[in-house]
Amino acid sequence: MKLPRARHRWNLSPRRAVALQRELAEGIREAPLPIAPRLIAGGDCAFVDDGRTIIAAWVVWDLRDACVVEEAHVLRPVRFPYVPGLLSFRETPALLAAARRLRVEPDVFMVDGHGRAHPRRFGIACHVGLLLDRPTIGCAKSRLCGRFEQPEDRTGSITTLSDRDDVIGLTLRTRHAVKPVFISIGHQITLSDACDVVMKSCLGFRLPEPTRLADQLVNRIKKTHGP
DNA sequence: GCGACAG
DNA sequence: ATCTTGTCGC
Repeated sequence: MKLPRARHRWNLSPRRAVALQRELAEGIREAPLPIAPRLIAGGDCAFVDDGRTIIAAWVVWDLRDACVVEEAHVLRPVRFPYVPGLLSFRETPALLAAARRLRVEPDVFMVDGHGRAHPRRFGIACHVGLLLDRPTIGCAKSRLCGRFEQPEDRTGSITTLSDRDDVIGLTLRTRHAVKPVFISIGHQITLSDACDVVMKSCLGFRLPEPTRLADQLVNRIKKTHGP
């Protein structure tokens, strides 16, 4: 994949990182997907060496043929601690490096974490999407901020995730009676399109297939590079 | 001051 | 994220 040149450095103080998020958040665009998406890239990370090395991977899933089209991964040293709200400074560098290794051009990227459903409206899905300059979705397993009502038990049920006066995302029941996932836009997509893509990517499991497979992949690689 | 807090 | 076994259910 041909990607834009890096716009900023990553080894910032938490304070600078927060300021950068506020600046970059202005560049996020919400827009309908140009075409019906077919290739969905799911990304995820895992850690080895007592947390000093991060493994990032993308698994590209073909929605039409229901099969994996390509996989790419990378190992890199960890340079930022986990701080709620600053997750992207820890995982994005590795995810971008791994994306650079993809040969196919995914229609949409799906990140394991929030996008706009973030205190400063700039979660990891926004950061990844902005730097990739590609449609990106944030699909998280738990809430970071905002309030919501539990969606009905039925598969496909949704409720809004709100913070102050903004609808920042949705909760989506991807499987009957199983905890919902939290969806928000990362970049260049609408919340509605994001929700459709996530639901269409689910094959009977709580997490969408691209993300689920990426999770399996990084954990498989992790065992290879033993603790 | 007291909780909450993606992965 | 990671540390960790068995167990209940489709």
